[in-house]
Amino acid sequence: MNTPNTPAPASAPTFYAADSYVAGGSGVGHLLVRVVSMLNQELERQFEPSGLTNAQWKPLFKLSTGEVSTVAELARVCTLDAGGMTRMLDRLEAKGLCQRVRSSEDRRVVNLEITEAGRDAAEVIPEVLSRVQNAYLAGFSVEEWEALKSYLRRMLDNANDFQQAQQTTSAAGENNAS
Amino acid sequence: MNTPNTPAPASAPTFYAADSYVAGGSGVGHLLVRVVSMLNQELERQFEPSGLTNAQWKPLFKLSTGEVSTVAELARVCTLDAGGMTRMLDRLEAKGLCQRVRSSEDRRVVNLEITEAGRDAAEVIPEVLSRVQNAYLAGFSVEEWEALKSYLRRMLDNANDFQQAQQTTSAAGENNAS
DNA sequence: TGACAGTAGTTGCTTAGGCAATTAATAATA
DNA sequence: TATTATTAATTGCCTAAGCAACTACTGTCA
Repeated sequence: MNTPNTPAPASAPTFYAADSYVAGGSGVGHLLVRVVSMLNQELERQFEPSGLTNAQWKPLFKLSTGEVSTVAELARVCTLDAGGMTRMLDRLEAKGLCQRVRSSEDRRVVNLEITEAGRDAAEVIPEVLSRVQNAYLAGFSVEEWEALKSYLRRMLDNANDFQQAQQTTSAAGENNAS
Repeated sequence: MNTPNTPAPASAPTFYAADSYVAGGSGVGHLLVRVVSMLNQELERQFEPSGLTNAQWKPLFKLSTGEVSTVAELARVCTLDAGGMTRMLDRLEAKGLCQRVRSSEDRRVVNLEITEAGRDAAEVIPEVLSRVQNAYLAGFSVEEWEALKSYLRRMLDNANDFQQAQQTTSAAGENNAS
């Protein structure tokens, strides 16, 4: 029954069970989603004076640090679809925050440049991110902060492992079916 | 400098600072967003065989338990815009998972009824939610699970407090300006 | 060199959600 | 009762993200 190539799961906890699932949403997933939802709402409010939406500050920030300069790179670091990034840049460019310059060396690539207005808008980003995160951690000790981060990192690791396991089992299923 | 009516903050931690803000995204916010993003992707995959999207299982689940029966109620429990819910129900109805029945008592309200197909599709929801959450908690002890949840609840409390504080200070600012 | 594969970016189609305006029906009030 | 306010649901307009198709360009290899 176990897939041979995947290591035995570290443990198979049963924190939640289907038959006794409580609809109210006290589960970890629901809590996580609610926190992130509040966080997004708060960032939306905080960036509103700068004329930025919650979806726009990240690409603009990445442009402002100079760590990326092309559409593909920006899409990658923002874990966003290239097509979506094209349209995002349409909106940023329409607001005068950045501009496209077709590369002369490789005429496929478009070099992205942040404008002065873009730099001004981007300036507040680290302040807002710090302020909001600190506020959300009010009352936390350094140890609790570290514990929380380690829990989240472990969940990320579990997420990757689970994803991997699902792929191999589904591939095996396809092989069996053929 | 302190707003008089708001209680003194439990603490003013400085886990993050604007001038030393690291773009890589090791902050709690970024971790939270990544976990929720993975969670949403995984749920999308898990519900795909049932023909449900990540946005659709929640309303359908709420309909299946019978705890809501109108568009407004459903929008409220899903914390979704009523207009958005209308269109969501268009899609669910198009898939034959639910149907609208105009109420005879109050001809403004539309009573929502889940269909047989909807009930079949909804059946797997608690299983999927339990399975994925358990997988993401692999290796967690009960104490760690409880600690994580309490951290998240504290962040939610902080989020509400911060939101409240922002509102009162912005209202005070408007009063000063007038 | 010329066919072909791969890459960068864009566009169309879809689902999705927020906000504002609109319509229809009910409730409240003068 | 007639007017007004409120409520339920819908629709239009916007931002947003994923997927697939497409164009233009570059690199590879026979």
